Amino acid sequence: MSSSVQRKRVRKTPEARRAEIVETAARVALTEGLECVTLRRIAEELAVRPGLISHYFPSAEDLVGEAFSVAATGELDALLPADRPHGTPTQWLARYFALSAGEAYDDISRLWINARHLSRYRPVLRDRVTEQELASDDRLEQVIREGVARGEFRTDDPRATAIQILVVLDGLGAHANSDRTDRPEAVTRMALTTAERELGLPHGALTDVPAPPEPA
Amino acid sequence: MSSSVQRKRVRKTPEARRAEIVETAARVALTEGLECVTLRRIAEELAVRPGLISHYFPSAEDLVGEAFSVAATGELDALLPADRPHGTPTQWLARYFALSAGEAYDDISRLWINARHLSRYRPVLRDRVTEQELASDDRLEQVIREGVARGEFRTDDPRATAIQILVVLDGLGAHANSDRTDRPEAVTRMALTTAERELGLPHGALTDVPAPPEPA
DNA sequence: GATGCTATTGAGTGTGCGACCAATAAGCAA
DNA sequence: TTGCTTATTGGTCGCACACTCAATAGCATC
Repeated sequence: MSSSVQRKRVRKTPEARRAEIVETAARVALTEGLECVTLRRIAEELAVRPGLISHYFPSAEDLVGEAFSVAATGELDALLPADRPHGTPTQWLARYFALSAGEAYDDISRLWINARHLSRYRPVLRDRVTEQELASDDRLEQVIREGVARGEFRTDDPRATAIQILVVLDGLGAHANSDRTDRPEAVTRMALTTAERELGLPHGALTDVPAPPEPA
Repeated sequence: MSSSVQRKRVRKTPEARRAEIVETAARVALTEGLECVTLRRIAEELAVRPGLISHYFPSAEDLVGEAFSVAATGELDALLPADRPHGTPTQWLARYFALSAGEAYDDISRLWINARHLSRYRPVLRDRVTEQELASDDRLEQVIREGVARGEFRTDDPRATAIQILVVLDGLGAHANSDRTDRPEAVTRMALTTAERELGLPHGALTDVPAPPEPA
């Protein structure tokens, strides 16, 4: 009879409930920011009471950390999957940079800025950030190693090269919340330029390349 | 007789009061973060009532924006003064990178991360961030132009070069809240390497240089 | 259909925030 | 000294937050 208030309670298994809480928190973190991952906000999304979120995450800080990890892992997998049964390192790297230049990458940049800032105050989140940074380094390093092994790339220190590329991407992403329309070509191409230089590739080697088979 | 409560009220000129509010807010912003710039916090620092801060800044958001601007301007002037009566562009640039590698630079990096993130939600702050970014670009571009004019540097596009250097510095500074002890040499030197490359300088040209006369 | 476990609710605590406003007193000018 | 302007106070309101806990009800089991 009354308005839209939901009175019926739905009882789920702890695993299922926890999973949907984390999933929702990750989505909110990515789209609206980590400070929007609050007990009330997530509870409202799931049409449950805030106390329930507390039940699964006695400390809200843990939920925020988990939300970031899940979101960051998902985005990393989308940018550069760990499983690359087909396609060459050059193709995957080219795809990575193409995605990094797109609009969708702004959400990821924002998430990272968000997490890196918030980790100033929240130790739990700081650990997660460090963890995810290592994961990104590892992933990119691995692709570079494969490329070196195949003779596609040339570098003495694959890890240092990976980190350098990521530093440039971080630098470019730092402005995800401001206007960047009038950025010089040399700047927008910085990540590509860095990769080409550090990997001993000719100009255009990472742009004039067919896309690898899309992951399932 | 009682404890430390201060009952005597001190009346200052609006200009003086406003100045000390802004100064305090800038200090808090730099050392503890922009979210600590609250009416209550600044009032406590100055031993006045929160209402007084509201009196000078009817919208708290304006105070935060002002705090950031003042802090960022101060730090920019410390890193690379606008007035450089003595010393060469090479010397000033070398000094700039030396300071950028020091501990004290972490506070600045943190402030920028902080502001760039918060500007996602606060339009007032976003404008200030854009403003300060332009100021940094301009300052660095100017030094580069002087160096080009003197024949010390060589670049086709001083502004693009300036922005590229700043992108690298932003990328390196992004990790100001995490541990960066085991960073490869090639990474820690990235800003220098970028500058040397883009300015047509030999390796070491920006490190093996006497310091310019310190500004007053 | 009754029972027990526990996922979920409802209600409440305490904190910190910005914003608002009438009352007060500091210090200048008459 | 008196009076006036206004910088400053003190108190209040509403909101959002995390956290706690006894009471409730969904659901599997018997």
